[in-house]
Amino acid sequence: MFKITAEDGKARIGKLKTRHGTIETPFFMPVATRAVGKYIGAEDYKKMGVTAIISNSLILYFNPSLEVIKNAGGIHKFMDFKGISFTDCGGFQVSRDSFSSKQAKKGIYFKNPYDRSTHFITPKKSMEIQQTIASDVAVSFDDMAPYGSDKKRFEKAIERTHKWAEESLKYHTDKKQLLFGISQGGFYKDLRKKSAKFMNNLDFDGIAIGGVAIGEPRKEMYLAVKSALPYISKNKPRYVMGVGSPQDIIEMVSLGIDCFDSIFPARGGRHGTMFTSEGKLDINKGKYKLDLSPIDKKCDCYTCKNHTRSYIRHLSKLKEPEGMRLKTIHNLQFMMNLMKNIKKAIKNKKLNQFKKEFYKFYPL
RNA sequence: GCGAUAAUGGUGUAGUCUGGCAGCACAGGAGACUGUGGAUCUCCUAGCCCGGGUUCAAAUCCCGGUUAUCGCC
Repeated sequence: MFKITAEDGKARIGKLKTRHGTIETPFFMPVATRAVGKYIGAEDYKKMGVTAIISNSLILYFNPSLEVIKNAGGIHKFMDFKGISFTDCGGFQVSRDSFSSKQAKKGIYFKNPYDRSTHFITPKKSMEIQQTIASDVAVSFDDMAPYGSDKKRFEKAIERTHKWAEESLKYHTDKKQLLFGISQGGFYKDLRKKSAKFMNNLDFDGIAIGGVAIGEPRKEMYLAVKSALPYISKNKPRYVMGVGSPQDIIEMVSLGIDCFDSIFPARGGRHGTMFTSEGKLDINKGKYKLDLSPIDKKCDCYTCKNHTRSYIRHLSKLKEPEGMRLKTIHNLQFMMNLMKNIKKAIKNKKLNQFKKEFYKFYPL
């Protein structure tokens, strides 16, 4: 199911096998919350070499509903995506006001923002949803305390998350679907250790570290990940949820993380922040008004091969959907290329050198 | 030539009647965005046509000028 094939320090190359094929780790998944990326479709993923994406099972359950996805024959057929599909359980949505969630002992009440109906989501329900959507990798239903909560709240969150993890396992009957367990623990060393240890002892196919990248300073995020990692078996895939930025990904790969997902490159792109081989660039700036060069000379994405900075800036200033699309394509392609380069560096045992070069343009 | 109306950051405008820290949008600059709230957020730069007068205080009231638009000889 997961096999390590190369190592460089703590970083590793692995192979994760799912029912829709095998993916080499470490990898980055673009987010396709509603079975589509914003401005990006399955065909774009194919062209960019995106072989894994993540959707949000709770949101798909709300809209369009399980009936629709089941009728289509699962999420792959529904959106015509041939790669590997993860689903998020929706636990993260407690942090979003529009779902006005309420905690209960056995689960979480969520309001469906599309029709205002209220739904009680339990681990059992979440497994039912994710198995019906038929993603290749599901995650256990978790309780995530928001950033700034006191330690008591974080303690309560891991208690609930752990109990719900056991229940998620119990109700996860589709053995062809992998199930990752989400650990929590906020920004406390002892809680992260406790949660990672607990989750690692259960029969999950991989371990996720959740509850990071929620507004905390970078130092705290790294502390949380570093505190959990020693207690996750080496032979299990490790997934940091919600990360992220090129810097964070490189840092965490070198700590031994294998999977990532984040809206960061896509949202940043929509807002005009372009990742290039020479650092970040804000395409909305006036200095690019007459610039006929591509976003990044070294980039081979559709946007860079066909359009100038001047034109992208023009579309960006107009907030045209086409501009949103071209910017998103560029940044996602950048992430794909970044992962490719990271893997190459690990295989050649040159990750440290690669990091050094990279940080020249992307300071931590 | 006479009359009416107008003039506020780079652009478009609010405020003028009833004097009291000149506001907003876009543009420009610096940041932010991390298990997706589809026109995001924060901060910065930049202005009362000119000259007098009244007043504790003038973008605002008064006088003169300049420019623009409209109307009339």
